[in-house]
Amino acid sequence: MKKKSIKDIAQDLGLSKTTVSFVLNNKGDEKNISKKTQIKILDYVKKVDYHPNQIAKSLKQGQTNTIGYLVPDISNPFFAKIGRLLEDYFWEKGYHLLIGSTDENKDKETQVLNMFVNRQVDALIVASCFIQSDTIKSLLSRDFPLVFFDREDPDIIANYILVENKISMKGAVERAIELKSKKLGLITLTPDVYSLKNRIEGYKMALENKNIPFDDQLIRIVDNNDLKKGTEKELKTLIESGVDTIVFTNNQIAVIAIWLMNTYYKDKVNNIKFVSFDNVDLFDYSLPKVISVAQPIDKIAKYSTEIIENILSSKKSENKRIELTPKLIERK
Amino acid sequence: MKKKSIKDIAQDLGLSKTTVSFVLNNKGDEKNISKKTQIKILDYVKKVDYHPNQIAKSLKQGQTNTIGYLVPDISNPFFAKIGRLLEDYFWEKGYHLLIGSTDENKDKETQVLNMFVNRQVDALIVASCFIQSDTIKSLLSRDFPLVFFDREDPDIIANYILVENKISMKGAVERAIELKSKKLGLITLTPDVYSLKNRIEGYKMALENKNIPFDDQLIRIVDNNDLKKGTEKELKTLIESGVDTIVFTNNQIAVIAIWLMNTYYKDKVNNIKFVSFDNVDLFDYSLPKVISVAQPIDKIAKYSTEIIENILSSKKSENKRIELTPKLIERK
DNA sequence: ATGAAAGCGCTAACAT
DNA sequence: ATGTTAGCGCTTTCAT
Repeated sequence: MKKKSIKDIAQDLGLSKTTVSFVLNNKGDEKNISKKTQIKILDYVKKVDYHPNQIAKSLKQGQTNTIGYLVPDISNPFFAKIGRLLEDYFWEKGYHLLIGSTDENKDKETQVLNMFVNRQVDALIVASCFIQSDTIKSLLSRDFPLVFFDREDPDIIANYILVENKISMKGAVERAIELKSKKLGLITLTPDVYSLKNRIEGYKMALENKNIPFDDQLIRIVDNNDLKKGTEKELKTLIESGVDTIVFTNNQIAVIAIWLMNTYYKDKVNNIKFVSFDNVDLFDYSLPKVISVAQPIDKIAKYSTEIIENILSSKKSENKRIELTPKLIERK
Repeated sequence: MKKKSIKDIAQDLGLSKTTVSFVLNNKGDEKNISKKTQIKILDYVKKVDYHPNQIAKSLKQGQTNTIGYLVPDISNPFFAKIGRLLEDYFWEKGYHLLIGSTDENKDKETQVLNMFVNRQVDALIVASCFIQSDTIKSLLSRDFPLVFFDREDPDIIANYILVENKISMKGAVERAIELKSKKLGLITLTPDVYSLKNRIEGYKMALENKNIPFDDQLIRIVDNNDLKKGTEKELKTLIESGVDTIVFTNNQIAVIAIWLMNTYYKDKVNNIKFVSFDNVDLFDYSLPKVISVAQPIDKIAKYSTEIIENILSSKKSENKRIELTPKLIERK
């Protein structure tokens, strides 16, 4: 049985497309379609297992009820959990999520973004690595409904949901120092996004505040293209230089480092302390002990949804910048 | 500046829609459009930042280049990682992923499935909880491109990517017994899907094979609606009944149980052994020690992609049933 | 080398 | 209470 369209239904029933359309959209009463006709249509539609073509509807109405969710890696628990919350919130409003991962790659980001735009997503929620890109500037200049999270570019005015990167990293590192850390190294992804820069800044501020001399040799940068190998190399460097504490700017490299420690430096897991931005379940059970900065995932999702909803209903954006307070988690 | 359509471009340039469309689809040469005209169009399109409306294209071509990915919970690492691999594979082929979580809820599953169908997804990859539902039967009867993974219903013939549930659970439990387990309890989600039933079956077979008397009081079922509370209750029951080993049929409840053990039964984490289907990073670091059954995530994604591609290119499905071999992971 | 026109499936203003 | 019709933005056959 070939797929039926409204036209087919109308023909089969000897009615017009209009009538059928009205009834299928629950406007039967409002549009004075007789109960009898309504029932006839509804029954027939069920019988032939009719599925309205949402694509045609979207084209007609200029609205797809789709939100694009663009992140570096959807399988990173941080982004996966936020994605799940967004999915739930938007489901209630009749919106659905199209997802894309960028691997922090500018070309991929641009391509996915264009794909989203071409597919007429109604809004975008983006953890972008290149807020300055032409694609994003173009979106912004067209007032495209858009909220950034996790990443910021202070030169670009837009909607941002962020966390207090600098101050919370500072707090975490200071806490480590209070717990007797003397020599603290740091491993980070390439800090070309502001959140990472700020987290590093927080680390420096903590050292200064606690009168620990700063040594830029102890800041190690891992290339985004090969996290495993890069982290392995930088971890080795730091351990050989005798640090008692290693600070990580995000969960990804911290998790890799924990694995490396347990594989290659098993003897040291009790003598070294870790500090990490982001929190993952694993930290509760692993060695070295981790002091972590847990981002308020639920709030990030909630505020993103709210901003998007406001824009979508009022058709205007106010460019809010929301900075949330993470939670410091200490383990003993 | 209002959004431009092909019509606008054509008008602005004094050309026809046809010509513009040909050029934009790289058919300029093939269709004998003069180089001059081609360049004129391409330049103008770049200048006005034209974005082709993929929705209109989809409507016209009856193809959306979208794949629906439906799972119980996209933030479960197992499903998130597969999702990421699928995204990558399909990206290469020009397809994109629409995602949906069902929370093992039949109504939600039906609704999301219908939403996917209405949005004209070209194919579906589904870890369904209710393969017998009308919606799914309807899809199957229409030969809709569809592959199931992780879950099976032997009464329904379709494409399945599965793992050897029974035999690998049997192997894992037997291994535990070889490592001196004497009294083994089991905690599971409601086993209304075959994979879970088979995993439980594997547990029973192992006991029988190793001459350990079977006690159905030691099989505890957690209601899907409140995993946390349910697991807490059943864990308590088993511990009080004096088990030395607890078997879990999936990662979710095992992870919850690990947390519970470390929170409420800290004194027992070294005396109890866990066995769990699925593998998560955390198991490498947590107590109790876990013997886990790691599913070949990459293969699951790869085979799903291949089957879908075959159907999409050949327009016919053969209903393959692929059973993959998981890996037993032991920790000491 | 380029254009006119039909049509994908739907909605909705405007008839009747 | 129901029907006619135009049009959303695109592709593509068939002209010219």
